[in-house]
Amino acid sequence: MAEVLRSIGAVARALDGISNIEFKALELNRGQYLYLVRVAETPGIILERLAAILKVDKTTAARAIQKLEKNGILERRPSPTDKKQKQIFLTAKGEALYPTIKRENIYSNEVALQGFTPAERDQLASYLKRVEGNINTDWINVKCGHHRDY
Amino acid sequence: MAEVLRSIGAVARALDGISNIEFKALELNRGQYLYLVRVAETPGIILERLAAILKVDKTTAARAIQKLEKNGILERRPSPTDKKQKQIFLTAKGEALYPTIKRENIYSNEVALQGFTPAERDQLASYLKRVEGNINTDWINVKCGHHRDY
DNA sequence: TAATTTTGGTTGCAATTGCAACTAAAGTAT
DNA sequence: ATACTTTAGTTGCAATTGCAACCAAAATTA
Repeated sequence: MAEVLRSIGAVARALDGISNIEFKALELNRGQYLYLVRVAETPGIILERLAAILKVDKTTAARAIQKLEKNGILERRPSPTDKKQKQIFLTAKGEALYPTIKRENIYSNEVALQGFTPAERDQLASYLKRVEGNINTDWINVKCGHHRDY
Repeated sequence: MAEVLRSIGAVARALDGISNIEFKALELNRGQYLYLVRVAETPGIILERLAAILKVDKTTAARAIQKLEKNGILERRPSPTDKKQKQIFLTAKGEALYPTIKRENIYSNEVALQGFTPAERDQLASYLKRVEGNINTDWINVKCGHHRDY
């Protein structure tokens, strides 16, 4: 019976650990790069959406964003259509950081896929997308206090 | 160009989040299930090895183990051959927890692989093992202060 | 429209996490 | 044998992380 949880966990921790160490040179603390990249790619995104995409608790995302705002890397503006929402954008300082982070991510991705043919790369990416979709419902449910039976 | 980092990160965080919530019923704190399972499967394992397998910082593993020991879930005994080493074992209490954790892991794995044929499952598992191997050297190097160029 | 639920966001804790910096034992040279 | 390096483990910070418990605005329902 194929086991995928452990490899996924180990690889994720390894890559995250590497990124965190490398981005200290950019004065980014642990985890902050995650948010920066997503905001760069979807300017105006709101907190809850960001947390849902990244699969982190919304309070975790909230504090990361607060910190990044305090450090002048991004800014929040009230949404014109919904007074509840705060849209998140990169500042010039944040934009300046983005290319380096992106380059590192691409490099790590390349390291991860060493020895994979283009076809294999595509297939793995496609598999992982499916897994992501599969796990999503359970994540939301458990987060909302629902109980899984097993 | 195929991107795998993000899916791996998101899936890992989701599954870890689910496990952490579910194992609170067993009075296990965040992350502790990881160590418990590995010790169950490799009794006598030492701290550094555990950290290397899980891809966590050794000080992180150290404190998790300390906590689990204090809670009577595992115990450490000095290695008979090397006075530096402390071998880690599960107590009866720890052994009692293991089956539930294992069952949850298998269930989550099943959810993750919903809609995958047996052949696809094997292939994904095999791909992930390769990725794990690929990333390992970089993780060790960066952890030891080495600099990656990109 | 008034009451209820859902959406989006925030603090208060209590815990993990991990980089430095350190000890001691073991291994490897010179 | 003595000095040096690696292995294994530990504490001291300073930060993230996330479950509760909360508030306010929007959407839904009665």
